[in-house]
Amino acid sequence: MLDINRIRTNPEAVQAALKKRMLDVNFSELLHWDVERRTLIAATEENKAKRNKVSSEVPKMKKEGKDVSVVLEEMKALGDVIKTQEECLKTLEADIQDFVGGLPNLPADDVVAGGKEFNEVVRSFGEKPVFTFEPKHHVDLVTSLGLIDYERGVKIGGSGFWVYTGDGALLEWALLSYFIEEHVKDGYQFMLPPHILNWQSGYTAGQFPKFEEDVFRIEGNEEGRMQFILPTAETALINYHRDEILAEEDLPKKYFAYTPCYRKEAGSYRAEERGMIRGHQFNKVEMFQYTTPEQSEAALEELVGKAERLVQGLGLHHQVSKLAAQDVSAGMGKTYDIEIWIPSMNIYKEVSSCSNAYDYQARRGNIRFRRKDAKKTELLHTLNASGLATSRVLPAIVEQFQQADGSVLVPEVLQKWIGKKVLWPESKK
RNA sequence: GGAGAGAUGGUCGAGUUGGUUUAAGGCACCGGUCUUGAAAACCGGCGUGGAUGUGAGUCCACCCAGGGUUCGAAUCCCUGUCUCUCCGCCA
Repeated sequence: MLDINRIRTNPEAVQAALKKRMLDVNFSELLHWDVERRTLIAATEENKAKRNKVSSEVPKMKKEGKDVSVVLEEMKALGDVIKTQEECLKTLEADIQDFVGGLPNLPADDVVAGGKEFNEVVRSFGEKPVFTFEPKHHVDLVTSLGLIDYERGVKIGGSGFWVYTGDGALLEWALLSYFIEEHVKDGYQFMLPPHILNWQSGYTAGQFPKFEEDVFRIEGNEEGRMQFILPTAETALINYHRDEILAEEDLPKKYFAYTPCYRKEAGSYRAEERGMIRGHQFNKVEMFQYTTPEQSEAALEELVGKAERLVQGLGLHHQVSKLAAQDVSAGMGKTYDIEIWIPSMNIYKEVSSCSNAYDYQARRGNIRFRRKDAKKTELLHTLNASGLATSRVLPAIVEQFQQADGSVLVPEVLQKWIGKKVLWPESKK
């Protein structure tokens, strides 16, 4: 959520920043509500102060034998006025909340305006593999190698689900183990959160109310009771410290979590996204940091670097893009995507999204920190980065490392978990 | 699933016949005095959010959450959430 004070103090600057997302927002109504709100607060509080004062004198008056009936009448009338004022205030604040809560984060100063066509590749690693034979699509490869069973996945779960089988399950688990090992080495704390979360958690993450339709709901229609299956571990990790005040010396806090991610991905898949590029469930290791405002820029670079090293360790060709404003998701202020080369699609596909939310999520979740010897609390900054999602890494591995004979070379860093250097098709075993 | 108990400012905890406690007191923590230093002792400070003011400050709200009764609610009433204990069922 954006800071209403910032909008009030400098509406033009906020407007200009939102314009980079191709959003034209008019604040005149909001600013009008804001003035009205503060005027009403002053009036209401004045009345309350009067009521408090008079009411506290009632016992004394009674003791002195004075007649209090007139005073009580007056205070009853005043109480009605206060009640009316409070109702108005409630409406106003709900309007303001809806308006401001619906605004996306401001893109950082160094983020360029416009849609994804303005994304900028900032660096790349490796080369596109050159094949001396006709390379196969990963769906054909994982099927012939017996790594993934699509048909039975659909049979038992429905469209958009698959089953990792045998070496496929080992390969998937090896990837996760590799990521986990690296993060632990870097001093990040391993977390295994619940997979079912409540409405408030979705709100703090910035996913609700806007993207409520994209998650799998468990029960209840009222906000208070609704639960959902998490679409990413980020949703759990941002809420871990919700409504807390952390000490400056405890920052940055560095976490990572493994969870499957469940997404409705409503609408039909495009034909080229067949296979594991887009499913209702995929595995992901997510990194997360809580930092002070001055630490967050460096933290973002650290997270991107970590995600890149994971892909590099696998030896996969990829690039890093800095997203243009409109392509940065609503809650975030700056995002780098790590995109991996999928030969069959002739395209780079996102395997990690690394973002700085600045204080946007912290404000929604009321997550603050206190500086040493400071009385005031401040909102902290939050960052998240996939490290990594496997559902596109595995296709990239089998496609980029496929051989003419139909086999696939296992990246060296994964071999200790799989116990094999080469995966052979069923027919050649 | 059944029965019961509870939820108070970092923590423990008083207050629950409504009004000199409109949140006491202990501990922890911070500052100071004392001390060669530390401990102890003593003195002082010590919740969050909001409105307003240059400022010292003033005022308002918050005792799990949301309603209600009342001139006045931590205290009474209703609804919900969560926690704990016991029983049942079960991986």
